[in-house]
Parts: sequence; structure tokens; C-alpha cells
Amino acid sequence: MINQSISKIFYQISEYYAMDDVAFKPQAYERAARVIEGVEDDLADIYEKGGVKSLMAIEGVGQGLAEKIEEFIKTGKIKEYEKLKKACPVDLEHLTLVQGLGPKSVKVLYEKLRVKTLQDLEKVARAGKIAKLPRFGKKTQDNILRGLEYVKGGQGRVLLGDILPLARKFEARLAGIKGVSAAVAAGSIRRRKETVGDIDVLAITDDSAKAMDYFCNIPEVEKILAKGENKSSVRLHNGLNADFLVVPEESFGAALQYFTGNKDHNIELRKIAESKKYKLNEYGLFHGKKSVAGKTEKEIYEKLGLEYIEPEMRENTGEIEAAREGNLPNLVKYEDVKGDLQMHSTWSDGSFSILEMAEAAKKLGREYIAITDHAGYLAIAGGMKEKKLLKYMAEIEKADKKISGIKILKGAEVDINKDGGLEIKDEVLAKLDIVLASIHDNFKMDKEAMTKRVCRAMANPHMDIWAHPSGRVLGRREGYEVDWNIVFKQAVKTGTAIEINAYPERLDLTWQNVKRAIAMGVKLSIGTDAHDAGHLGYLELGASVARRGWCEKKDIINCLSWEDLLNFLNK
DNA sequence: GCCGTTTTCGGCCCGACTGTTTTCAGTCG
Repeated sequence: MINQSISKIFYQISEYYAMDDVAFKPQAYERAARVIEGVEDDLADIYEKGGVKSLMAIEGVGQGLAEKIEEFIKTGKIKEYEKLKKACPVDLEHLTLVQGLGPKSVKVLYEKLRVKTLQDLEKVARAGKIAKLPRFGKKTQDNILRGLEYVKGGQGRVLLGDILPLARKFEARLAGIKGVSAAVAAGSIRRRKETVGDIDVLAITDDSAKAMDYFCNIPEVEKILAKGENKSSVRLHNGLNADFLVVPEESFGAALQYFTGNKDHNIELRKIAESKKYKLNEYGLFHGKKSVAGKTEKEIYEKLGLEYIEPEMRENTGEIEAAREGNLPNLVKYEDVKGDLQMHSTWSDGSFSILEMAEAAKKLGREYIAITDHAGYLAIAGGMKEKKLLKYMAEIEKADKKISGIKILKGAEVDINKDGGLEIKDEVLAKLDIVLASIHDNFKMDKEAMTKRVCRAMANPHMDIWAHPSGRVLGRREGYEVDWNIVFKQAVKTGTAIEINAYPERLDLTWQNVKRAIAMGVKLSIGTDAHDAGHLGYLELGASVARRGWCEKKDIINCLSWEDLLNFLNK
């Protein structure tokens, strides 16, 4: 799939032109980049079938960009991009990762302070030089420093949502080789951690040399770092490392346990093993030299006097004690999630019609969905005001009547204003089946003000769900400050559900806060925030956050039957 | 560079916020 590569290049080109103050081209490239990100079919396939003409059928792609895509398909690069990159004196790509820093500011920083790289930026910021520039100041400088920390911390890890499909591809391919009887991606992928630093794949095979050869030669490999009989290590084109391990069948459970982690969880297990006069390692659980368990994870946990602990819970945050006492939650299953409670259509910033989204959701087996287009002042996201909302609602009703086998809720994602008011009049909100409310501005309010703002919004009887509650964007910005204890209490009091936004770069509420919230009795909702039919599959990422946060079925309103969900919303 | 048309040019989703200014450029969504 070349779509992501092309999309990325177009984003970059857009920034280069923006830096040079070129008019309108940046928006054109950016728009095309965004659309291409969401195109489900591989651009190479589209091109193969219908050439440049068929590429031009994509929104925002005209003759010029279609030919650039063609160029990429044929040569693997785009000359114009290479030229711009070469001509640009600074590392724009990384500098603009810093929150609040755009192409224009980067240009000024280069012209006045010769800032070319993130390192340069840090140096001049620390030296206090940025604060002295015209139109910059102390606060801007501090924001840059904070942004820098975040960018540095986020590097080298990729989003679970981006890597899970690749890991599954590896699993499937390896499982397809003769002699391989199992292949599983372990590590943080198996724990469904929101970001992933590398890929560990474990396999059982009777011909390890053959499996190793195969793995080291898959097209994603950029460089082989190590290749042995039982273990190989490679660097992938996407910058990640991948390890491939072959273990004997009788050790598979032990190896899986060992390589799934996390580290602290494993250390605890080994301590327990030691206290029982056992030794635990990746080959099995041993009493002296005699193996007492190793084939499955389950038997290892059992022999250690523990209930089986699901991978998503293995973070050493109390799961081992709970397993010892038989108090583990009855974790919500991926298939328990019946519906999707946040998505967008062409009525705001989505790229598919209401009916198209419903049809795609139905295909994935959803029993119900909520269409929740933007309403309020977020104009760029197509935020609707009251009058348009009424038309939109009629359109949802029409779609609901037209489609069978799936129910559609009339919803909206309404902006919460600075004071905690909702940006749509109550009498219109009352007409919606489901009201999500979320914060899209004023992220840097102090904790107390932000807490008040949210609590006041929740007090509005029409608000059903607080969407993407922390506002974090993985790898780009931390969430805003809010007193979680107070807002969780308010959520329980007002009967407001809190969302687990399943979009890969959000996964917000965080799993840590999920755990705290349900312990206080908060009900949670899962929404993909899909802006494209291809995003609807993210629902499982939301479910994985729920599982990491110890949720049971009863904690998640998406697990309710249609009738029970309506009852919840009408309360 | 795209797009739609008043169809081969002339517009181009825009409102709010931040941090700087004391009116506004840059960034964000």
C-alpha cells in the first residue's frame, strides 16, 4: 500500500510551499494528502486499472497530482519533492512536529537564528534567544521547549493502529510457510499498548533455517541486523526493528509469556516462581532440570497459583494480586462491542455519506451506529449550526429507514465553549438521539478552570457522552489538565458516559484513566471517530483500551442491546 | 494545484485562539 507514503510526501510538499509563502498550493497538496490517507484501495491498483484518469477521480487530485502519483508508482519518488527538500535549508519535516511551530515560524527562526534542526531549536530556546525575536516571546519559547520534549519522547515508537495490520500480515505469511505450525506477534503489540517500539514474532517450526530465510527476505526488510538459527533481527523500511524467534513446541507458551511482557509483570512472575522453588524463563517453568510447564501460558499461570491473565492486563498494576485471589475482572470481549458511537459523514468533515457509513458498519457486523457530525463553531471541520442540523437529522432518519439490519442514531459532536456551555441551543439538542460534546479549543486553561468547564457541560441534561476527553494526540501533544476525580464524580452524578475514542492517535480516555473511571462507576462509550469508512475497523482498538483498563461488559454502553442503549440515552 | 463554471479563468471551508501586539500573523482544527 503506497497511499501513506504518497500522502506523507504531499503533506511535506504542502509545508515547503507554505514556508515559501506560495499561495494556494499548500492547501491543494494538503487536501489531497488528507483524502489519499483515507482512500481504501491502493493507489497503485487504482492506477493499474485506469491510469492517470482514474487517479483524477479522487477528490482533490487533478492532472498535476495524478501525474505525481504516477511518477511515484513508476520510479518510487517524486522529483518535485526531492527538489524542494534539497532547496530547503532546514529540517522542516521534524521542526514542524513541534506543537505550535509551523512553516512560517520555522522560516523566521532560520533567518534570524539559523535554526536548521531540532537540536538547533533546543539550543536557541534554552539560550533564551527566541524570546527576544519580534513577534515571539517568553511564552512562545517555553511552549517550544515543552513541544520539543514531547517530540523527543515520542520518537521511535509507532501507533498500534498503524502497526497491528502489519503484524497480522507477518503472522499470516509465516503461518503459511510449510513446517510452521504457529506464528504470533508478541510484545507490546499483543498487550495492545497504544504505541509500539518494535515487532516480536514468535513461531513454532520444524525447519527453522527455512523460516529464518523467509523472514529476513520479506519485502518490508531494509537491513538484516542479525541472523541466527533461532533468532533473527531486522530493520524494517518503516524504521522499526523486528525480531523473529523460533522455539520448540513444548516451550511456546513460556516464550509467548516471556516475550509478551511487560517487563515488570515478568519480574513478578519470576519472583513467585522462585518462592515456589521453580525457575521461570522463556523455555518453561522448571523444577530443578525438570520442566513442569511451558507449552501454554495458561499452565504456567496455573502452576504459579494464578488465574490466567489476559495479555492486555499484563502491566503489573495489580493484575497479579487479583489473579492470585481469583478477583480478575471478567474482561469485555472484542465481540461484545455491538455498535460504534462516534463517526462523521460528509455533513461535516467526513468523506462518506451517512448511508455509506452505515452500510460499511453493517458489513463489519455492527448492530447500531451513531452519526455524530460536528456542530458548533468548529467551522473548518464543517461544524453545523441549528438550521443545518435539522436538515441533517432528517437525512439520518431517511438513511435509517432505507437500511435494514443496522440502526442509526441521530447524533452530533458539539463543541464545549470556554465556559462549559454547549454551542447548540437546548431545543435542538433535545431533538438528537445522542449528543457527544468535546473540547476543541482553549487547551491550555488551568486545571481548575478546565475541570469546571467540563463539569458544567456535563450538567447539561442533553449531553450524553464526553468525547475524546483528554484531548491528547499521541506523538504530538499531551492532553489538557483536568481533575479526573472531580469529572468522574460528575459523570456518575449526571449519568454522562465518557468516551474511549478509538482513533489510533487518540486512544483517549487512556487505559489508566479507564481503570480509575470504572472503579468509580463511570459508564464508558467507544467511538471510532471514523471520518472514512476505512476507519470503522478501529473499534477493536477502542475495545483493547477498555480491556487494558479492566472493563467488563457492564461498563461499556456499546455492549448494551439496542433497546437498553435507548433507555440509557433517554435517562 | 484544484475545481466549477458565469467552463479554460478566478476563486480557493473559516472561526477562534495564542501570544504577540495594541491590530494581527501564525497555528490549529
